[in-house]
Amino acid sequence: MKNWYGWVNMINSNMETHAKLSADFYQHPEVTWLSRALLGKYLFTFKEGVLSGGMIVETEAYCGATDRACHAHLNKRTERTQVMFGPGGVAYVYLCYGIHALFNIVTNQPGCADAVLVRAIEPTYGIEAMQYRRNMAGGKVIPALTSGPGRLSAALGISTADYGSSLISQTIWIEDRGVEIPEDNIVATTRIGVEYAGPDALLPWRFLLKDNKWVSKYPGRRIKDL
DNA sequence: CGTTGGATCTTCT
DNA sequence: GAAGATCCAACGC
Repeated sequence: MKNWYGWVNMINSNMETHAKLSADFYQHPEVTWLSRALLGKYLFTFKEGVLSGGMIVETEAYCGATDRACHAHLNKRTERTQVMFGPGGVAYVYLCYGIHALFNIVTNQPGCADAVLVRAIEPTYGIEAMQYRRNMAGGKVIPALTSGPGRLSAALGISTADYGSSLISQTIWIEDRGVEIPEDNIVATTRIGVEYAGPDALLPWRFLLKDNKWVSKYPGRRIKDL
């Protein structure tokens, strides 16, 4: 570490494997592609001087133009949905069931109200802080810490105050750490809790890592293995 | 271990 | 006024 090569290697390693995802990544036009591409990426928050985060293992895609399950269905603009109509790369956080702050990533170009719901991460950094925030301090590190959209927001300290905040920031961001997810390690199922969406409830737009213990437990309806 | 219902409040009708 | 992109404790077995 102390010799010249050591320092160079560290710098290169940081540059190559800790690259923060940039705006053009989030502005990809296919929200289902992005939803899959986000698997294996690392979601971080830095709040109150504490870094915490982990690897994304489960996501869901929502498409504003056509998707009855999306809050911006038929491009409906409301105070709540307006941030989804902006450019990709900002946070869409909303309160679910009056209790849980659900963290979404706005995607696509301005005018296209698409978003990816992050449903679970494998915790890797700031685990004690996450346990404290989840009222699980001192216990074993178990999947319930971050498996489920309400749980992971609580663990990472994300609240509705983060609505609209940039993901190219030093508060919430996502890094590509070079983890490659083979296509056949991804399972697609129906999305969770969207039965009201009629035929769109059957879309295979929930993506998770096969046989991963950190995903949420809802089985969904399994369409196929990709 | 599977099922059930309560918590809790913003958003939109 | 109703429903909701959820979670968890309390049951019953």
